[in-house]
Amino acid sequence: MPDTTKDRKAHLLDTLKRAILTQDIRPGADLDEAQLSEDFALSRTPLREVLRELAGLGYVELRANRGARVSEMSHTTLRDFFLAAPMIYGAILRLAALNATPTQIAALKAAQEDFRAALRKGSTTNRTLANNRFHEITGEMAGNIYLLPSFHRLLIDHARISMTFYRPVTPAMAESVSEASQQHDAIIAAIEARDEATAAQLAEDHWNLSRNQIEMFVMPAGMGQPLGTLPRSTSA
Amino acid sequence: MPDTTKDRKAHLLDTLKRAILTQDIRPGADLDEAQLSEDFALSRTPLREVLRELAGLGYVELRANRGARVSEMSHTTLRDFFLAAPMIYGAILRLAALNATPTQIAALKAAQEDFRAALRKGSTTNRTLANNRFHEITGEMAGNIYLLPSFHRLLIDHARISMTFYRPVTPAMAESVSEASQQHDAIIAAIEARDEATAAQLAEDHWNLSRNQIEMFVMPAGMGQPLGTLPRSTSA
DNA sequence: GATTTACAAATTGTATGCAATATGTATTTT
DNA sequence: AAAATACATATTGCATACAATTTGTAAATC
Repeated sequence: MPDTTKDRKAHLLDTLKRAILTQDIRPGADLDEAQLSEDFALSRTPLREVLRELAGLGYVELRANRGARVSEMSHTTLRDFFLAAPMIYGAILRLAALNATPTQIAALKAAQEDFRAALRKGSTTNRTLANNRFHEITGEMAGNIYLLPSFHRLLIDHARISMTFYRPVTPAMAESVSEASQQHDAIIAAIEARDEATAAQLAEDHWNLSRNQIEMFVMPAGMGQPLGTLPRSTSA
Repeated sequence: MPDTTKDRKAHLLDTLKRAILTQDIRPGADLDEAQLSEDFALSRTPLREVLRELAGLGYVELRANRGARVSEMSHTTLRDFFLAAPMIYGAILRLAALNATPTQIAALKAAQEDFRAALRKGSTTNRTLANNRFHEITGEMAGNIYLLPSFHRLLIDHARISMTFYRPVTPAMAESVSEASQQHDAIIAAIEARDEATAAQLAEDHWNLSRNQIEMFVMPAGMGQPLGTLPRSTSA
């Protein structure tokens, strides 16, 4: 197996993408040029080109004279995310239903198989990456160059958020994940039937489910501890 | 006035953006590293970084071992464009109406003044760039990081298409351009009134107008020559 | 003792020489 | 003469040395 600089560059790109999607490298983390340069046996010139490419795709942010850092996830991110996602994804699935080729449909089915396998016996990382791949393929099916840039940015943060909610800690959440898988099956069926209306509806359902999953995390039920039983720092 | 490499880089970036938006550099044109490097007094390293940044923004495409070229406009581009534009722009204007700050509204009014001035006495290039600026500001107002990538790509091709239809050759087209300006005024009013529904409706109207303008170019009325008067290559 | 200033170390940015790849031209072969 | 091959030229990609900027630390000043 040849190991050209081209290969090492591709490997670096792929590795960083995965690490960012899976939160192995956290949002806001600094990327050290010298370190990466050594780890991947690349000089700084091609390394920096990879970082610029990742910046263009939305994985990292470049600050002048201050290096690259992984794109942040601020407190406004989730709101912006769920405002944009249903619309973009609705359009993507609608177009996917119209334009999908048999080859792409086969690829989507294969991706869904991988996703199911990951749900059965995979890690949270496996689940997230398999889910990401499934959605990527729907983007390829849609094939609209104007929608893809935003769609890909959504998928990046979708994956990063997923790293939280594909690690179910309550029965209700496990149920949600299973339901997501069933929705994927319905999406495949709608695309295969060229049923754009159903595909668009499923997109909305899918994101509503995601939003509910996140709500279970962000707004848990509380500890059920009556306030009166807690010690007070100041006397009543 | 200082002339650091940083300034020259910024100048190069800005110049290339403008040249591409105005079609001074045509879609598909090759960019010569050596030439640009000389013209802008930059070594090839920072030059290539600028090209990669432009690639991330959608202005150019990079091909391995074969240099950069300006993004193509294929025959499927217009269709993809008008499928995506009303939706994205509707969402942008809706969010702009919700989130615009007084400073941004003032900037939008100033941009509209520039646009009107360009319509009165500016070149096609002036009109295109002024219109582009107007729309850019609405994107800033919306401020949704997931919508902006697609929005910016739409604006690039909107400008490039505009270079055709802001050069009116018939009274009907001149009328269209004037109507576009009036729609800009209505958009400002809707944003200022925080009227998201009207803003979204105006976005749709605005793109319908654009589509009509383009139809006038792509499907002209013909030369009015009756077929029967033309010579035939084969006898009847 | 807190703030400012000067300096040192580390990191990022640029230039240039060299290597690898692609392209065009001339020569050879059939 | 047409096709194939070998070679020369041009262009792109990478590595490394050097310059510029930022950041951390210590001394100096108030």
